[in-house]
Amino acid sequence: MTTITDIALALGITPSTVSRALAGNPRVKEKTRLAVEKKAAEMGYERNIVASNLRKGRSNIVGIVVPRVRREFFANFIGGAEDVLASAGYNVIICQSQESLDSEIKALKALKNYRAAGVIISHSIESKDGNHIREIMGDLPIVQFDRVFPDLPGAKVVGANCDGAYQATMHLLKKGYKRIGTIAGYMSCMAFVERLAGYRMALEDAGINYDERLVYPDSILYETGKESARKAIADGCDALYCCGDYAALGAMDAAREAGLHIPEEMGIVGTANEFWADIMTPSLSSLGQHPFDMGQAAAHAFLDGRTGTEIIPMELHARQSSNKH
Amino acid sequence: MTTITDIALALGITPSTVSRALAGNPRVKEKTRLAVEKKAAEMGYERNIVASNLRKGRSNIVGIVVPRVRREFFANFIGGAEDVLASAGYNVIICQSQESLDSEIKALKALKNYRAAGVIISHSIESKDGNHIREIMGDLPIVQFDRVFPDLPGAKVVGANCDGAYQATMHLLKKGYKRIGTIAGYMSCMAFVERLAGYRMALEDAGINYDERLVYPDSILYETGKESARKAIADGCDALYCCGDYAALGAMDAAREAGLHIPEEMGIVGTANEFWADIMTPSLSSLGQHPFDMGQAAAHAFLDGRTGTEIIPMELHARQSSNKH
DNA sequence: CTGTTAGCGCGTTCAA
DNA sequence: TTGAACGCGCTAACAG
Repeated sequence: MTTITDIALALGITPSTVSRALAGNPRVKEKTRLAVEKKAAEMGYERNIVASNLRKGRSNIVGIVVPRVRREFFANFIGGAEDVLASAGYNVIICQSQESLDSEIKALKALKNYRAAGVIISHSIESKDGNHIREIMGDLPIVQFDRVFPDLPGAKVVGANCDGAYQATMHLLKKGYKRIGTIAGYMSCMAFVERLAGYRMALEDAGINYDERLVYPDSILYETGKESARKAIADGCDALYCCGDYAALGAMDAAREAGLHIPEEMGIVGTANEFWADIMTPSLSSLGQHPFDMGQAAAHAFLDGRTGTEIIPMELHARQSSNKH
Repeated sequence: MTTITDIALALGITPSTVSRALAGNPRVKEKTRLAVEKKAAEMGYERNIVASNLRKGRSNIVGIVVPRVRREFFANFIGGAEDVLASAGYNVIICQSQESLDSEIKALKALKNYRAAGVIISHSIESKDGNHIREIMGDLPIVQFDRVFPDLPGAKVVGANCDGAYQATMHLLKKGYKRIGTIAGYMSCMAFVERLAGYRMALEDAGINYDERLVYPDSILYETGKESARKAIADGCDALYCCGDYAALGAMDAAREAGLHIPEEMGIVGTANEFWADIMTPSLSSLGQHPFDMGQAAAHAFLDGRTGTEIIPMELHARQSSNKH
């Protein structure tokens, strides 16, 4: 591994000059700079980032903390963010919180310890507020997305959850479903709270009383979605707006097991528009987010030091599971 | 940020002793160690990993380089590897090559530059051999998985590709399909080469001539799978073993567009057993790998400094798409 | 058992 | 425009 000292020695100058030349410092003579660059290339020099980071007290690492990488949504988000950040010269560390507060804290501490330049995060379900994030990261830039704590300052990128859920519920209403429940998420996450709000708003706009008993919360997985759907069926629901596609899948299976025909006797709309929503039978109507765009937006928010909230539209993909005649 | 010097000052000892105490060096008096630990906790000390890494010339970072995070297989692999590595005190950096050699090289260089302790990699399709990996990583431990270069020394974790493809093809034969083609992958990847070998072996064991014209390579995506399947249909195939589930999905759509009934007129088996294989209609028969186990195995291989090749079994999930009567 | 000394490689003063 | 000197925070070798 060649160092700036090696280059300096080979050129009969000092490491300081080499450092400056390589940093593009304008106070170094054109000629020396070229000589240094040439020599560096020749010797296969690459800056020791660890040393550089130590000296500067910061790094070009950006941490992305998500509940899990394997969710379509997060994976695509990461794809979008990585593109933008990589071309801006940042290295991305991806951390999974596995929906656990402990893991989230551990990941943040590791990032802080690596002197990350900032963090892009969608918090775990166990996280009740953003205090731990702020405490650990200090005044480093924090970009929140999807699941955000409104009181935590900094940039935010969110889907139009309320509007989307409104669309989805209104769609079910227009299709003629009468008793529409919702398989909801965790009320500790803004995103889910807003989806519930959109659901409620649609009902009320249609002159239907919002009935809390038809809200089945804490269900974002297949299993919990299925269980909640069983209750909803017992409660006489003929349609369900689900806050996630996995929960929606559980709901479909619950309906089938109860002998209900989809979409005639049970209409279902999910959220996330996972890849498989389109290929299953009956295909699953779902509220699509734009995770890739969100990733890009979050990266730009970080790079530009923006602090506002950016709202990315969501759109309904109406398919068979809600296509009542 | 408190440093070991702060602690030393507060305790009237030297930084070296603090460093040793914190490192659990047995040559430090029990009493001092306890005092140091207490003070450190009191002052909220956390070791500056960057400085530590610089000094030691290595870090506790392990890089995982995969084509893309969003593939079920890789996401699950990462999950398995991360579990094991995290509890061994390593931090994981996940890098995506996006199937591009350039990105792969960039990622490896970044890892090397961060003085990673090692790398766990499944190479991109563009990579023709492992020379760049070895050159960049020097003598750092390299664990290859799934797509491996046999000539590159170091540990390897692979699925039983040949055996699996054999099972899959034999299954199609037993179901009574007559003209079985294969939507194959890239011959630059061992994994795909072996699947092709297994396919061939099954045919020959059944007394059927292996016909190169029924091998449609370079098709692992939906689009390429579909296109290849169109050719296969034109060539009179009545079944296809596909090296990937996305390609298999493309093949199913090609068959439907050609008016062929699945599984009666066209049998299809995919590979990877993606989540959605089970829920689509007709459900997709698929060769399951055990990505989570593979991740754990790869992590252990790294931790134990093992160098052999570990083979993880694959198993056929026979479903509707190949269920001819 | 602990202190002293000496860097890891780089970037940033301050001088010249 | 360049050099000299220093230190980021930590660890390791060598003494004692």
